[in-house]
Amino acid sequence: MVDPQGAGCAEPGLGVLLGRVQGKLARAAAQALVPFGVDAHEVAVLGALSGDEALSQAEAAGRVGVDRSTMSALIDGLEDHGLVERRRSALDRRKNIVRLTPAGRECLVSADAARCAAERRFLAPLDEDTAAALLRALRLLTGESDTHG
Amino acid sequence: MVDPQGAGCAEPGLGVLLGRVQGKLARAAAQALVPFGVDAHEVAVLGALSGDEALSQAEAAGRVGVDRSTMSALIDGLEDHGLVERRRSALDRRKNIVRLTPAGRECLVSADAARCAAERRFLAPLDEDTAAALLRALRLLTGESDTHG
DNA sequence: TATTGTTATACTCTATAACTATA
DNA sequence: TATAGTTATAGAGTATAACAATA
Repeated sequence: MVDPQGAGCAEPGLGVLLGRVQGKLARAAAQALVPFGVDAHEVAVLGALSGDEALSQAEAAGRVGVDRSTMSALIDGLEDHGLVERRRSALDRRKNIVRLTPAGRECLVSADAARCAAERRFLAPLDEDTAAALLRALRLLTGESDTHG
Repeated sequence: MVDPQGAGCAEPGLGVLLGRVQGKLARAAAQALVPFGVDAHEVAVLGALSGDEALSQAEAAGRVGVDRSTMSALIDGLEDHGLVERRRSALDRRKNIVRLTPAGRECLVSADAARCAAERRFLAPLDEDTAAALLRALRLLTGESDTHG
């Protein structure tokens, strides 16, 4: 809309573009998760807890990238729904080790499958090469390049 | 982290990836705009007002995608900084026509150049083809394909 | 003293609602 | 009645601060 010296920048701005795309995907993902009674944040927590390593709340907060007070509230909700269990660490009694319950693991698997399906539908307008380039670009831009999933 | 039936989805999730990239760019853009005393929302408003068509606050709100009450506050700030002027429409005295001042236009040009520069720096890790594919993908995913900037 | 988890509080962002004035 | 703008209020989401327990 301005492009003063023909700098050749994205129009609309890259930020606007990214915001729109992210918002659209977030809405699609939220929709896809409704049947499982969890939101994307909660799925992220379940995912962080799904590894072999037992995590405390603080460690989970670090993985997910939220404050430990936020994690407290998230765990409250997940525990209320029977998806995780708190257990006092015997080694360091300040820590709560948080574990997935069987229901939590089931929920994670189902919700993750739904997320995958939603992502695939979302990417459907792109041909295979463009979709691959998008993922490659996003990984490069976050500083990740070889997690390859 | 889960990938139950080998669905081959992005890991970390596409939503997480998009969120990280958008956040990183937003921080870079915010940084780049500091010297001009405006934020990305305000630049978006200035941009919406920069066309030949005179816009009311409600029309500007529609273009930018915010509520008219939010636009009121945004215009307040821009007017305080002398970047826009409110003028009662003679044709419909309910409407405020909002115009860029010369300072507002200068600010827009400078801020937009800074945004462009920030975007170019941000995209620097990508080779030319990947950057082009990223923009193409984002436009396709928002439903825009031929705005071409 | 430092860390963990919890709780209460504050803050940011934005939309909704209520109001005035215009149409 | 309906719309534009303003203002006050509310809500979501999240971080900060204060606290008790533990190290």
